[in-house]
Amino acid sequence: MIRPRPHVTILLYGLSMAVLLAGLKLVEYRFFVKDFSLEILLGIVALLFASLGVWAGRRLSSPASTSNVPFPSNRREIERLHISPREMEVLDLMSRGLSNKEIADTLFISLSTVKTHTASLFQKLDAGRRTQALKKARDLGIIS
Amino acid sequence: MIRPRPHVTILLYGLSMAVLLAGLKLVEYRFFVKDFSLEILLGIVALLFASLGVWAGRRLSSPASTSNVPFPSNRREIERLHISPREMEVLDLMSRGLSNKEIADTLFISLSTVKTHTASLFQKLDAGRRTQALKKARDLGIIS
DNA sequence: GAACAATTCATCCTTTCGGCCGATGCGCTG
DNA sequence: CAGCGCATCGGCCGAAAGGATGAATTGTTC
Repeated sequence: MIRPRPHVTILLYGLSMAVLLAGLKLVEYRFFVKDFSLEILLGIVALLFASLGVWAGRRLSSPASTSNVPFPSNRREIERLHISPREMEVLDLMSRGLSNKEIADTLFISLSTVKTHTASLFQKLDAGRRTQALKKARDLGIIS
Repeated sequence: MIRPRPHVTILLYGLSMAVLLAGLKLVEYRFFVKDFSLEILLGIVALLFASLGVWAGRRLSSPASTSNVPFPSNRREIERLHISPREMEVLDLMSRGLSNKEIADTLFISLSTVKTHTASLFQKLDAGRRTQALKKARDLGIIS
C-alpha cells in the first residue's frame, strides 16, 4: 500500500463516500420517519466519515513520510543486493529493536508481510537471524 | 567456568590423568596378555589424552583470551548497570549475530546458562528482545 | 498485453527466544 | 560462618521468529 496506488485509493474513497451518502438517504427514510434521534444519526455519520477519513488519510499521507530511512545508506551495496525500499524500511526498524509485530503496526501492514520482507532480507544478506542480518547490514554500511 | 575456578580445573585434570593411568594399568593386564595389538592400544591412549588435553586446554587457555571484548567499552555505564564480565562476553557475541546455542558453544557453557545471562542482560538494559538490548547497549556505547 | 519486480497477505510447521521458577558451587567480605 | 555476587545448569511454558509455499494486485517496461 502507500506507495503503489494513490489513484485506486482516491477512487475507493470517492466510491465509499457515494455508498455512504446513498446509505444516508435510506437511513433518512427509515429512521427519520420513525422520529429517531437526530443526534444519534449525526453521531453515526460523523463516526463513519471520521474513520473513513483516518483510513484514507493514512493511505495518502504515508508516501510523504515513508522514505524515512535517515542514513546516507551505502547505495552501492543496496543496489548490488537488490534490496527494495520497503525492505530497507523494515531493516531500519529492525535495527531500532522493534519486533515484527511492532514493525507491522508502524508500517501499517500485516505481520505476514513483515515476515515476507524479513525473509527476503535474510536471503539477500545471507543471514538466518535478525541479529546476524543487522550485523552484516551494519558491516556493509547500509544501516547505522 | 573459565574464570571462576582454575584450581578446580587443574585438580580435575590431575585427577583425570590419575584415573586414566590407573585404567591404563588395567588395560595393560587385560590386553597385553591377550596379545592385543600394541598399535591399537597406543592409539586409544593417545586419543584419550589428546581429547583430555584439548578439553583442559580450552579451560585453561580461555582465561587469557576470554576477556576478548575488543572495545573501550564505556566502563561507566557497565558499572552503573552492574553488568558482569560474563554478561559482557555474551552481549558481545550477541552483537555479532550469534544465536544462544552458538554463544553457548563458543563460551563452552550450556544453553541454560546463556539464557540466564541474556535474561539478566535484558533486565539490566530494560529490554525485552535481543535486538532491543543491542540497540540500547550500542546507544550507551558499551558495545561496538 | 505479456513479462517482471515490488508489495501485500495467508497458512502450516519448526525452531528459537524469553519469562519464570528453582538449584548448586565458588569466592569474597564482614 | 553467614551473606552476597557471580556463574553455572535444569525444566516448563507461551510467544516470537523463521522456513516453505502459494497467491493476488499494482506499476513499469518492452
